[in-house]
Parts: sequence; structure tokens; C-alpha cells
Amino acid sequence: MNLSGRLIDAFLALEETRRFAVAARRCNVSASAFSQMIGRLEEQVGARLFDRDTRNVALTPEGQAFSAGAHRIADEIRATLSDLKDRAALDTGRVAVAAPPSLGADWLPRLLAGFQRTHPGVALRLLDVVSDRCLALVAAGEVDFGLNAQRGNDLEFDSSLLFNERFFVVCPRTDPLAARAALKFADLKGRPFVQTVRTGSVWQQTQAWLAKAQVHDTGLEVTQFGTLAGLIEGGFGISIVPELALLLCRRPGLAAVPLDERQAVRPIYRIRRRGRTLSAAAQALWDEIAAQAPAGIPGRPARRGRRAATPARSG
Amino acid sequence: MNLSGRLIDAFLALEETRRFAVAARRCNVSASAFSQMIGRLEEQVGARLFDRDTRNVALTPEGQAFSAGAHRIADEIRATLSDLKDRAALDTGRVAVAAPPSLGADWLPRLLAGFQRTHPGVALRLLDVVSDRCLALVAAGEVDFGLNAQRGNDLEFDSSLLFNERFFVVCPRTDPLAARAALKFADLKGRPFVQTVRTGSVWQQTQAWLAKAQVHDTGLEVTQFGTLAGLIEGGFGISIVPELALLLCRRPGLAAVPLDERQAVRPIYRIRRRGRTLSAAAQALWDEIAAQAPAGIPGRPARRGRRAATPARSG
DNA sequence: GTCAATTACGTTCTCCGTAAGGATG
DNA sequence: CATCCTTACGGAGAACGTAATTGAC
Repeated sequence: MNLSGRLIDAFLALEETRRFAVAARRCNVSASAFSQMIGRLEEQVGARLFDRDTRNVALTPEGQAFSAGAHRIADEIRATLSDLKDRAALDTGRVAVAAPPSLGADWLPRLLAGFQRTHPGVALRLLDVVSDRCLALVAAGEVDFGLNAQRGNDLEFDSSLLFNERFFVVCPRTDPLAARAALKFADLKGRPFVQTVRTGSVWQQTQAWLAKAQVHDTGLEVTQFGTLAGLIEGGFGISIVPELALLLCRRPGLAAVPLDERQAVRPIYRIRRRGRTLSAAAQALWDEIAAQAPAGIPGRPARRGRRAATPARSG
Repeated sequence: MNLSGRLIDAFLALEETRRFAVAARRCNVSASAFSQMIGRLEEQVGARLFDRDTRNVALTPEGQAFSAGAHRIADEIRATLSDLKDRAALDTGRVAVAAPPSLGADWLPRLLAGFQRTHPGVALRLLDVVSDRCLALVAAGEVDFGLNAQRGNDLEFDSSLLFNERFFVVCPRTDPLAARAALKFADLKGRPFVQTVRTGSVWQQTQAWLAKAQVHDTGLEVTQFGTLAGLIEGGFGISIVPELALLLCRRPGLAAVPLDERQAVRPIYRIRRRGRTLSAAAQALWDEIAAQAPAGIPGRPARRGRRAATPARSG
């Protein structure tokens, strides 16, 4: 019915030592208590397991039969607890994160590489997805948590701001805009524009402002920042790219100019399913991401990305 | 460290029902106690296993990892206890008995057959061995117990008399002795004698008397009663055979005459290793053997064997 | 007499149930 | 406000340790 791991251990100790006193010490109890433990065990399994007098201790036939099972049970318990301990110690485990392509370009891989060095046993998975899909993955539990520019509803998701990302205007370096130190939406008026996909957060965030600035929508709409850069370099138009994605737009013929508008920042949230506990490994990465986040809280502009990651600002 | 089967069961119940209240009922405890049990379990394994609020209960990643182990542990416990219970119920198990060839001829096989019908799950093994070997097998634990004409020393063995067996003189039916109703050792004086093996108890018991009766030792010494009978029928001599072995000497040309000497009885003991508990199955057979033993306690002559088992007494 | 297991018995602590508390829809 | 999980608290019983007892050598 109810046999405890403690009694199993007692059995195994006595089986091995064949001495009550020695086995008792090994189990950190008094000889008396140990004797009682064996008695309880025998009562619970309903059979005498040891033949014993003051001199000899030996297994009964039932004891031998129980021995095999006891070893298996003890091994299973050991393995199970050890697995859990490994997970807690981050010696093993699996973490899946969903993040937008901009973060997946450089910053997040770099962070994950560091995490991987610290916790070699943890299997990491990174899904670079657009905003809507990110929330769906988190909701479905297919990723442990997500990084996203949209928070989702508060009933289902638990989100906290990581940092704010600035936007950059990317244009051919021959473009007059490339010479400017900073740009306003108004500066883009009438310019042909290449869009990122509508399901992505960049489009969703900038759409209203761009419409107000009366840019000229070329109708071109791509998913990859690399493609976007190619189109811009090809002269199809200009575009707006979040800071951390600039690396993907780094081309000899392109320039990036920061967009200096108060509200034109792109928040990045850590998003998890509300009420769900993260695995130890996921929690560690969750914490690490917060620690490694670029400076930038609501109100303050996002810190500039690493210099090597940004295209030349001007000719 | 110490996790009990009870907590494993609680975990499995909650995993399945996803309701504290329902799982608590299944475990026959109050909802409060069940909540505490889950809390203790989580404390012992060192990880939160369930995410829960008043409406929903779901496994955490660690809980899912623990689930697999919990199922295996529960299965092992179940299997082990079930096996032990089967043994106690004699639904399974193994019993090995050592017995002298005379008992193995008819009486013991008949008894074992009956026992087998009552306990079909028990695997029976019968070793027909001579006296010395029987004690060695019991001492080594290779048989659960033995039936033997020698008790062995009391320090190592625990023996109790089962019954006393009479001796019969077996001779050709044409022999003058075959006409007698009973014989004394003196009647055998000068007769050529065929011996059973010296390690057997028959030889050991009868040797002194036969020497005193001045029988003529032919030097022939066999292990099988059937061979003995063949030699007697072939005219090599006569011999002495315990009652229960007469079946093996049943030949048209042979006769058996009881040996009427007070001390010429052959005790049969049940012998077990001192201080050793018998398995449930072995204990049952041990008891059954006592119950089915032929009448015959010290002082009373052994009951006659079944008529069909005895050779014709006279021509 | 010595050593080892067991029993006796008082103490401590675990575990459960009743009842109150708190969160959720 | 109804439901369900959790916390508070007190009692019952389990489990342990000290010490006395039994048994083997």
C-alpha cells in the first residue's frame, strides 16, 4: 500500500550489510528505530523478509523476491529525482523561445550563445516569427515564452517591457536623406516605400504614422529584412527598420538614419502564459534576458546597437 | 530523499483528474490533506509540479518530467507487491524438496500431484537423492527442505519425525524365505546379499545388523532399486528394502517379507535449515506432507504400503 | 560476559481533519 | 455568491531515541 523510499533504503542497507547496527548507522537512525523500520516494512509487504537472530541476518525466499523489486524501485526513484535535480541545476532541460526576426539577427543569438556556455546541458530552440504567431506559440505552450513587440491580452499573457527599440530609416547612401543626422516622419513625405509583412509588428506600428506622412506605398511587401535591403538598394524605395535589425540591412550602398520621433519606438516585451510556471531552464533564460537587455525603459530612447552591427550612417 | 508511495499515488490521481477535490476523494483523504500532500511532494522533489489556481490544474514542465518517473515507480511498486502477494497466496512460487528414492517411488509423487492440483501456480521440484546429499542440499539452501532417514546435526538442521518405515526382505519367490510371514535378522545368516549404495541411509542403517547376522556380502552395490530387484531376480542374492520402495521391486519372480525386528525401522524426518523461514509455498507443502504422512510414530510400526504397491508376499 | 537484535516507553513530529481564508468566475 | 484550493490549528498516531531485555556465542 504505502511503502516509503526510506523503508526501501533500509531494506537495501540491511540486505547489503547483513547487520542491523551497521545498516542503522548508514540510514542515520538508531538500531532500535531501524529494527522497527524493518518490522514495519515486513508488515506492509505482508511477508517476513529477513531471517534473523542476534548473530545472523539472511533473506527469506520472499525477501529475495522483494529484493529484485526493491532495487528496481530504488533505481527508479533515484533516476527520477536525479533528473529533476538536473533540471533544477540546469544540467538538462529544454527551452524554446519565440522572438521577432530583428532580435534573432544578432542580439538574441549572442545572448543564447552565452547562456549555452553557462548551461551546456540545456537544449535551446529559437523560433523567429512574426508578432501574431509569437503570441499563438506562447498561448499554445509550444514555446516557454516569447519576446514580442505586442503584449497580447492580459488575461492570457503575462508581459513585461524589456526595452524600447528605436526605428531607423534605411535608404540608399546616395539619397539626400542619408546625409541627415536624424529624421522626422514629415521628412519622408511622398517617398516610395517598401513594407515589411502586415502580420509583423513593424508594419502594424508604423502604418498609421506613415499614412499620416503620406508616403508612397510601392505595394512591395517582404518578410525578410535581407530582401527588404535588396529592394532598397535596387532603388525601389526606402523603409523603416528597427534598430536591432540593422545588421541585416548592412549593405555598401545603404545608409541608416535614426527616426527621431517620441512615439516612434518599438517596445519589446517578455511574454509568458499567465499562471504557468516556467521550467528551471526557461526561468534562467528568462532572467538572463532581462539582465542582458539593452538599456531603454519607457521614456528613455533605446540604447544604440553595437557599432559593428549598424550600417554606415552616411557616405 | 524519502518519498512515499502514497504521495506518488496522490500525484497520479491529480494528474489524471486535474481536480484536487476529486483526486482527494480517490485517495480517501480530505481536500485539505490532499493539498498538503501535493505540497509535501513538491517540497520533497524540490520543484513545483502543478500550476494551479481555483479553476485550473496543469502540470508544470518539471511536473511532466516527474510524471514519467512517477508512473514507472508506481508500476514497480505495484508489480513487486503483487508478486509478493501471489507468493503468499501460493499463486506462484517454487518449492524444491529432496527425498530418498523410496519416497520418490510412489508416495511423494502422489502427494505432490495432489498439492499441484490445489496450488497450480507453484512450481514443484523433487530431487531424489541419497541421505548425505539430501542434508547437503538443505544446508546449501538448494532445496527448501528435505525428507530423510538421517536428521543431521541439530545446530544446522531442524528435523521432526514424519513416520517410521518398515523394512522388507526381498528375495526370489522360489526362495524358502518367501514362504515365511515375517523374518528376523538371524534368518538371513550366510545368505548372499546385494547392497544399496553406502552413502544411502538404508545401507547405513542395516549394515551393523547384517554384519551381526553374518550375511554374505556379494560386493554388488547399486543405486537404483530397480537394478537391485533385477539382481535379486537374477539370483545374485537377497536384499532389504524399505516399505515404500517395494513398488520398485515388484517383479513376478520376487517376494517381499516384512522384517520383524523392533529396531529395524527406518525413520523419515522432515528436515529444514534451522532458523530459516520457509516460503509460503514451501510451508504449505511442509504442512501437507505432515498431514499426509503414513501413520507411524516412534514405537508404532509403520502402516503397510498400498496393496497394489507391494509385490506378492509369497508364491 | 559480551555483542547484537528486540522490546518498553516517553518524546517529538508528521499527518490528517475541521474550520476559516482567499481567489476566481 | 458559489466553487475550489489553501492556510490555520488542534488532535491522533507514527516514528524515533534511550534504556532495559532477550538471545546467541
